[in-house]
Amino acid sequence: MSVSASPCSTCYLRKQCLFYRVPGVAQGGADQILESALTTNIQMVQGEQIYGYGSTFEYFYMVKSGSVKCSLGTSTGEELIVDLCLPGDIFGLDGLNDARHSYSAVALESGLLCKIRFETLESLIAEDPCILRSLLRLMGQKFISDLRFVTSRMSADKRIAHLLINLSKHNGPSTLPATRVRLPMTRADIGNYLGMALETVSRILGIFQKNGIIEVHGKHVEILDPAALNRIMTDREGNLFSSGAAKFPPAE
Amino acid sequence: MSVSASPCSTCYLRKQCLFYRVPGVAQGGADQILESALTTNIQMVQGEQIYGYGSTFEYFYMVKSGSVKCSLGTSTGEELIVDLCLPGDIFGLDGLNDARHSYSAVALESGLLCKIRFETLESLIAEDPCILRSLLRLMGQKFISDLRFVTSRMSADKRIAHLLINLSKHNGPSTLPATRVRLPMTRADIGNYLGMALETVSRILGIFQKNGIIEVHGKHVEILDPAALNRIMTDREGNLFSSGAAKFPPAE
DNA sequence: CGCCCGATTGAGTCCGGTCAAGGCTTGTGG
DNA sequence: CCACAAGCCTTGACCGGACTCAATCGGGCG
Repeated sequence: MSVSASPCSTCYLRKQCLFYRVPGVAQGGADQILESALTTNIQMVQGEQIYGYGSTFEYFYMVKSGSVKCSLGTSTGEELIVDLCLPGDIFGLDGLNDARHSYSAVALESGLLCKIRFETLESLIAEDPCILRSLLRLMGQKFISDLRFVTSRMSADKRIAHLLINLSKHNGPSTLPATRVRLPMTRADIGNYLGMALETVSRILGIFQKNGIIEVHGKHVEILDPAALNRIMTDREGNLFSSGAAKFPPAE
Repeated sequence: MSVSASPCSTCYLRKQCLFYRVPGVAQGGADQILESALTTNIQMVQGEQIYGYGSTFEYFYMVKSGSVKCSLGTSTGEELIVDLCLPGDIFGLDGLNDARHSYSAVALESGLLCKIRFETLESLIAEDPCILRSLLRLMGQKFISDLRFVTSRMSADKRIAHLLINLSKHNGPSTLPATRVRLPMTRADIGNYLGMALETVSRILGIFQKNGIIEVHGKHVEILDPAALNRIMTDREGNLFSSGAAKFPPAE
């Protein structure tokens, strides 16, 4: 598919899109090099592998719709989810350090992807330093993304609260309202991603619900009391198991 | 200080140095731009802050000797160490995403630093794509550095084993032998860095010592049985508290 | 010498992991 | 249309690894 199939100029994600800053894309991709480098609106179906460990690194990807998990194979054989990519997120940067991907990327939910050939992007950087800025900024963001470092030291309930808030922030105007969240993966994947057992995920969601903070329907979560979630996340000490019932009484 | 004070061409770290690839540096820094952009052999003393949270991002730094910790201020006010930089390591990349540093950098041990102005590096990238490659590779390495993601899910003894092995790997030919390790920070800092209480750090080092795996003298650690350390790190299950004494009998 | 910071060690507690049983949903085939 | 199977989710019981609190010890420095 070429750019003209669904022009980037009308894409609802164009403002945050790295690719959109590449000269020529906004104008409809008249440039020859670009047509061969940029591919938009690639269909992915749930469970599909976009790339695997050790595969050669060629493209940067962007999620347009659906979601993707990036995971690392550990020495003991099991999977370890290190990144969760939602619409607007970039992935594929794990191939930068030795021309091979060190993660694998699998579609959690069916949707659309765009990709750009890294080589081309690289040569375009020489022409326009602006792209480099965007790229580095992007990598910087991934680099400091607190959801990895900070939350790894938090108690389980804080991590879940963190995830829910992050997911709700990700809801743009064209998607769900900020109080509605769709969990893009199973409890097992959430647990893997957040570093806890799947039973703990389930338990904490249950406790949140019992306290009237959220309402859970499978993968669908309604946030009834965002302030309480924020309080749980930022509170220096204490958690729901010990004193939570008193701190966050049921809203019913 | 200028390049000529201690020329990069004789630096023992030049092979892994990003700055060394900048054209002109290897030749002694004849270029005018470089002289104003690159500064080598900057003295830092223990406890000195190299930059703080929110300070404007100007330089990339490289540790030539000594060590540096990069930490993040959390919303609850305490410090969270996210990176430990030893000779050959780069830091300062946390300023990439919004022109301000999101970490602070403090010297753990006195030593020498080199720094390069990012703006200059940026403009040099346009001339030589090779530098971009090096830079991206470097960021990629930081990006996938397992010591952050993977170890956060490990038991405390595995993390300590991991740290000891990593530190010993960092010993170059010009420093200590691979079986001697200097812990660059206090137990509290190690605990902060690895995500555990300082008492746990002390306890596990004690257990390792009791089992004849290491010998601890303050910040000085002698690795007596590297194979045992590797076994602890990679073993799928089990840890020293439950069955370790049987698995790793004293070597005395 | 005494102070202070860091390290060690012990006791008690609890968060969260593991094991296990059961309920709910979804899809497939008889 | 229902039966069955296979995932996925929930809930409970139990246990252990690591945190907290607390006391003690050791070493460097004024």
